[in-house]
Amino acid sequence: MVNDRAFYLRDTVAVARQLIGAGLFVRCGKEVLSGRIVETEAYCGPEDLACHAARGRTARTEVMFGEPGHAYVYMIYGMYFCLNLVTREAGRPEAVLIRGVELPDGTLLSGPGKTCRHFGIDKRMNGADITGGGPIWTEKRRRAFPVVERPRVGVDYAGEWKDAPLRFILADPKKPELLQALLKIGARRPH
DNA sequence: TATACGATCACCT
DNA sequence: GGTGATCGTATAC
Repeated sequence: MVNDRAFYLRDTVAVARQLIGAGLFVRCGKEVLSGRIVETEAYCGPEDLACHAARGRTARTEVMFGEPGHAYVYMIYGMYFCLNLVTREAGRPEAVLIRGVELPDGTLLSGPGKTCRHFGIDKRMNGADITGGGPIWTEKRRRAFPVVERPRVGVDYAGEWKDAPLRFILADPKKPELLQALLKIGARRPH
């Protein structure tokens, strides 16, 4: 069942958690590529110093300020794209970053750049409707899985928000190696 | 107009 | 552990 706009019109952390284990579908040319979402991060509006919207409403972040259920795609480091799913009501800029996907053959796409590269997601899909009929959609998971929380990756500049546990990772007891692989990214030295 | 840098990744030692 | 690739965006001038 396709996640509709009401699904995205909710608390961003709840959406980020419920997308763990959900299906991701992307129309890539004539074929439809799919996978299972295994890692997400929540970005929670202007107050969240790690969220792009914390620096105001700009041409880049415009989609995040719009209706929920749309794709916010931006380029990072000059060579990668990141896919985000916009949540909350218009005027409230929040989104969920898709950081990791497990493909049907078991291949793990570990990281947002690799995920977009595999699915052929680029800036042309920025603003696309993701509630069905468009190039991207998600389908509800059939059951809940244990989820591990961690601080988000690559947001050390975000002051008190850098340690917020807004990164969510699938902890499928049948696939412990998957969690292990994802935890290597952004691992911090104990102090 | 100029400059610094990022919600990354691959490859090096 | 570290660094280079590569460019759109934000910010400073």
